[in-house]
Amino acid sequence: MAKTRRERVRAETTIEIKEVALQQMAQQGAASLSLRSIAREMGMSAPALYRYFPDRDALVTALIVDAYNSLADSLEAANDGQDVGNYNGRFRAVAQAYRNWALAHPAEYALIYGTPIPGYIAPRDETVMPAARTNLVIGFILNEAAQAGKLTIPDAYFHASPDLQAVLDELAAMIPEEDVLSAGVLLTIYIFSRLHGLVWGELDEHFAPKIADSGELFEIEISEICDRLKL
Amino acid sequence: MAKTRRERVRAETTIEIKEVALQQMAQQGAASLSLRSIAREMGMSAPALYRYFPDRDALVTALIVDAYNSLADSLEAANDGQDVGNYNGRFRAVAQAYRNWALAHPAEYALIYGTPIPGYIAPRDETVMPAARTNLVIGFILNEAAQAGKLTIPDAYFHASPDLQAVLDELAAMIPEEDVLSAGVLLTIYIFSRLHGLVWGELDEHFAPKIADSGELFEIEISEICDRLKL
DNA sequence: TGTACATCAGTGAACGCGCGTTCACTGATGTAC
DNA sequence: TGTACATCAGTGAACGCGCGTTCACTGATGTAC
Repeated sequence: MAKTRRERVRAETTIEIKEVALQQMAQQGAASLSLRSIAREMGMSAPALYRYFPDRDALVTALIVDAYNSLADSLEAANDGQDVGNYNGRFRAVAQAYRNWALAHPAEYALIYGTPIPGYIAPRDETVMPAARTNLVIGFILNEAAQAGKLTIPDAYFHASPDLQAVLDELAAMIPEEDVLSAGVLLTIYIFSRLHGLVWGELDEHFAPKIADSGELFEIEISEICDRLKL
Repeated sequence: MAKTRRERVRAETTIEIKEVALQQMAQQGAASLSLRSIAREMGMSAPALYRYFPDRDALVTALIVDAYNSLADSLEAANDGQDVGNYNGRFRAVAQAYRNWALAHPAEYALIYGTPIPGYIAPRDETVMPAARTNLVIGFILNEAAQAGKLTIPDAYFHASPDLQAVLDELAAMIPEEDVLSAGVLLTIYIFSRLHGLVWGELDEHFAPKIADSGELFEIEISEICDRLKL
């Protein structure tokens, strides 16, 4: 069934709205996203946008979902570009992809991992799944490597209290594809948190000036992570 | 020289303005800070605030400087509460203080470490010093422990390129008090980044729901850090 | 100590601005017969 | 294939709102003689 001209134009306009929105967020921060200024930039009147999104929050939600998916796509592509058995290569490629994506899409990165936009509440239904994809890419690599005996999970991660252990087991059980170690869930959380810390410090310039530009700061820490995990 | 009644009232009002500002930021996010709503809450007219701060940005700057100092005070107090030679105890106490402060002051935390407020540019002159204090507390502990042979800096941190090495040496030389290892500077950056990653995930709920509430997630990772550093 | 003057906190009105959203409309595109 | 009608993208005016900031002012507090 061929799409009508109207449908095609509509799809293109929807994409353009989101692109302009991202552009403006990149320039002025995610919090100052404004329908009127998007319309102005596009040469439309503001009410026209209501043909595409029921309100401002719906646009924000769409942007968030897109951003999560775009990031996850990047990580998956990086993962798929490596030999399955090369866990070290897969991890490094995915970590680099994470940083590269953040540098290339600072507005989207701030949108999903930065301070939430005031007054906006993300609808969990729509955002949880795309958000999880990113974590799963990292989680699978680490878990598979651990199962294959190519990664040593630090001892501390095996000493969770019964309460925490129960939560971890529950999370591990939610993933049907593989046998997931609960210590691996913990490891994944920590690695993800660590990657974020590095990228955040670089993007928002919380480290000393000039120090992170080259990406070497990031690479050294990735190496240290691999050393620590004997990966 | 006793302060006049006027001076005392003025100081109190200044403090109240900042307190109300923080309250409102805690409720609605840092970006929606508004002079008018502060004045409303205080039962004053908005122009009156201009007796205390020349403009909105000056208030934001004052809040940022206060927040940095408050955090640094907490960390220093935690550090001072331990035996000087007990590096492990000092590190753990400071790390916990970092988390505790963030949980107790989420608005301030978001203000200094969250996404910058759109349109606001921090005056480096005023904010760099207070911001550095926090890093120095952690840095001194790690560096002193390393010097005392009670901490092993991971191998990867000794393999910086000449360019990066030069920047690290420069940073190390900026601290006159002690002999600072350039690898220790690197270590401090990474540890700080890691602490932030943990607290960010907990505050903004980027980990699985319910998982971080107890603080155990944080404690386990601190233990892992100590293990890794043989601290 | 009392008085005249200077300082300063705070007010209310007003400025121009941009925002999200609603409404009644026009005109082009698509569909049913 | 041609015509009548339905759908839908987009417009311009208007709504009520809150914002930062300026201005001319009032009245209380502090200071010099």
